[in-house]
Amino acid sequence: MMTQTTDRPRLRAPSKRSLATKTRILDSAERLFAARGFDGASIRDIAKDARVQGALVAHHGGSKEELFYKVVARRAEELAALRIAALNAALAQGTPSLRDVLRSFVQPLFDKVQGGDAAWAAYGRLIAFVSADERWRDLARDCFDPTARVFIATIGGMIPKARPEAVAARFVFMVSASLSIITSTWRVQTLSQEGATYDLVEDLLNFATAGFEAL
Amino acid sequence: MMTQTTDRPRLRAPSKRSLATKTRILDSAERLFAARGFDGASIRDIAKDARVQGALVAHHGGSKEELFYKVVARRAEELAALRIAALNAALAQGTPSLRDVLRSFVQPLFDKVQGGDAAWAAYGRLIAFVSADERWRDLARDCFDPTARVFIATIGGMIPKARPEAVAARFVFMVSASLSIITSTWRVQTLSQEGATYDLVEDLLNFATAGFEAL
DNA sequence: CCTTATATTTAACGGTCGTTCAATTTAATT
DNA sequence: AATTAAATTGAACGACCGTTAAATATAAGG
Repeated sequence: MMTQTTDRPRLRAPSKRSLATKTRILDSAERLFAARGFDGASIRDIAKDARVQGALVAHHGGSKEELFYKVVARRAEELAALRIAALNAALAQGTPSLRDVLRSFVQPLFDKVQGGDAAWAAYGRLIAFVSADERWRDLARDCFDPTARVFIATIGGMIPKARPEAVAARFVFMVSASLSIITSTWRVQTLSQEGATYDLVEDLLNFATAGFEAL
Repeated sequence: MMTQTTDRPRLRAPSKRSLATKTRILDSAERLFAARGFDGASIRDIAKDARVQGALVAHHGGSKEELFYKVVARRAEELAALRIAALNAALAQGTPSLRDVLRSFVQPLFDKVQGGDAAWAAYGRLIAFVSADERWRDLARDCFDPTARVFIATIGGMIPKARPEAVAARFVFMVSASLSIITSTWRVQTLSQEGATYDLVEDLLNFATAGFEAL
């Protein structure tokens, strides 16, 4: 269901225009999937948003499910690289604090999301969808689990007496809480009436660090 | 969009059969909305599941959006009552610990969800949808915010030096993490390879209590 | 420049969608 | 038992869905 039945080898390099079109399609799909969910976004709307005929979306993206896979996978590698790089930077200068390790995981995404890049903001919402819906189990395993395992192992190594399952559980708690900053800012704002803007990411790190240190 | 343009007064009491049919429709809608999301579940599938004609779903539920509202609102009052009762029970016997207060919020839902009641398990997933999607902002405000405000105020009173926004933010973090137990058990299991079953709710309370106490 | 693989368009297929409306059946009220 | 409001059915509406096939335009490779 993911790959074509026959993987004919490419005989010609794709043109610049073709690559640009494919990027435009993936960008539109990313935005609309993030805004309306997988079922709420239609291929036709994505095509219109990308100023392209519907059949071309199928040509570049395959089936709707394959298109979703491609959209999620596209930025996953970059995100994973940023997180691993941040972790290695923290590990490079002596023994980092637990908070530094957690920040290495959380900060790269929010740097992108809050950096004014609308595409990354949409991508953050996509991660939330993938993490919450068992329908995307394989996608989550392929795109996000490898990095998660590295961090869980690192954290576990810093808290030797903690049970591995407990570390994994709390890691999922932290990920879920961090994604709530993306999906539920409106709820936070509603529940804390008024209030100057204030750094939810720093607060999450305080919250999660204390939660892990209690192990 | 929510109520009929003319609310004619009822001239006759609904029959037992009619009430049973309406319940069956709401049950089917609850199950299918929870399993496939708002856009993924169709009125036709809901009607078939309830062994009823499609037009009858509209008769009892109104538009699809109104039906979703009714499904979510149906159990919201009972859940709110259970939570407030648990909080009052904790407050009644002296000064409760922060953990007891958090448990008063978290435990009632999981008692229902893990108590073998499939309908409540579905309802738990619905809460996760409502909490994560700004589309249901009004619904969340009507059904869940009043209870949340009570708990936030109570927690804030126990941590006088904490900024109100910080308490609200951490409360949302905790809610999001608790819902991840419902929506993402599969991820926890994947990330903590193998492993005997183990009490995620207790672990969440440990995690969240430490997170709040760090304020 | 020619050939032709690839990109793109155009048009349509078979389904499913939410919703509506006019019968028809059920049962609460008098 | 008669009246008729309310529940339920059956059928259809127009719109949109994902996908596909064939025709045409573009441009890479020789």
